[in-house]
Amino acid sequence: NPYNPKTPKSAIGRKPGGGAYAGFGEAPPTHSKALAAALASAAKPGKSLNFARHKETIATELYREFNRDGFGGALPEKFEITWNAKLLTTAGLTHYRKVTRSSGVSEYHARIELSTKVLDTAEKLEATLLHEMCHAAAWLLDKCAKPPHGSVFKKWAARVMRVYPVVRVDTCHSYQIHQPYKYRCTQSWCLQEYGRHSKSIDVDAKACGVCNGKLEFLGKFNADGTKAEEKKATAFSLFVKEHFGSVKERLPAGTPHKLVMKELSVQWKSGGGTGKKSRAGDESGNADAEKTLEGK
DNA sequence: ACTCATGATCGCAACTTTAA
DNA sequence: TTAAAGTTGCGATCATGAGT
Repeated sequence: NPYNPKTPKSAIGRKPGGGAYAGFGEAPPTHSKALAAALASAAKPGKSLNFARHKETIATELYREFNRDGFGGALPEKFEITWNAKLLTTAGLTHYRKVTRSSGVSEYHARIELSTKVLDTAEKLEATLLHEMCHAAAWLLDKCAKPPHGSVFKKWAARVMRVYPVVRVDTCHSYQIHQPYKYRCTQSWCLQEYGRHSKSIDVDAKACGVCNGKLEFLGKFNADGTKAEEKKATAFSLFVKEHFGSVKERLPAGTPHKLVMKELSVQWKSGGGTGKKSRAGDESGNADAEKTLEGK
């Protein structure tokens, strides 16, 4: 089955549009007391902070302090901040809503959406949240959302930057976005690299977007560039790989993916479905292990 | 958190239309 | 002519099962 030349478009890094092509290293060190406190409480002494696990708490704490010291407490105490895993090039978004009642009085609402993929450090979260809060202030306090980074936004940006001199509030951010999964063109004169957030490129089906050459998977990498250890597929994964097609075939046309997985689960538990290999021994072993636990 | 397959979902870039 | 706003299609990621 030869690869067909459907080509991945985006290479590593950001595409132009949001701003300059990436930048100079990391965001400046944190300045806010809230962040310092959140980091101190969340991180084990000696160990580094698990940002992914504590980002929600950090975000709400930052909002509280930013509102108090940067916006004079004029923003709502309760404010919706959600995380979105599908924002890949956008660090954060502020959504506006205006509700006009029959009395003619208008209510202004705002909420902030943050990217789990882009905001992988507390410093990036800090700068982005402050940026989005300036949008929220422009909308809720000045009733002005356009232009997005016009004079009203800049007024708030200047104000909060006086309070937090080390945090930059720019009209566009340029973060280095870490993409753990790397691919590379195998043509020696090309060697174009591709980064993804998941193992999503089928190297047998897709080719290099630059030269149409064959691609290879380089592996998963940590943020510091070192190679992460690869995990081998579990027995159940291999079972899915082997039997997904036939199980789906057996079910009525149009059966949703979820139900195909349920059926695969049934087949798996009944000993492999095809009957060519018995897992009975494994199962009794598991049962024994369970009894041992119960007997404790 | 990650392994497998693949349809559903949705961000986003590119294109088309409207305003100015 | 340009920008802004609306539309559309592509493709990257999520959901989903069990196990490590």
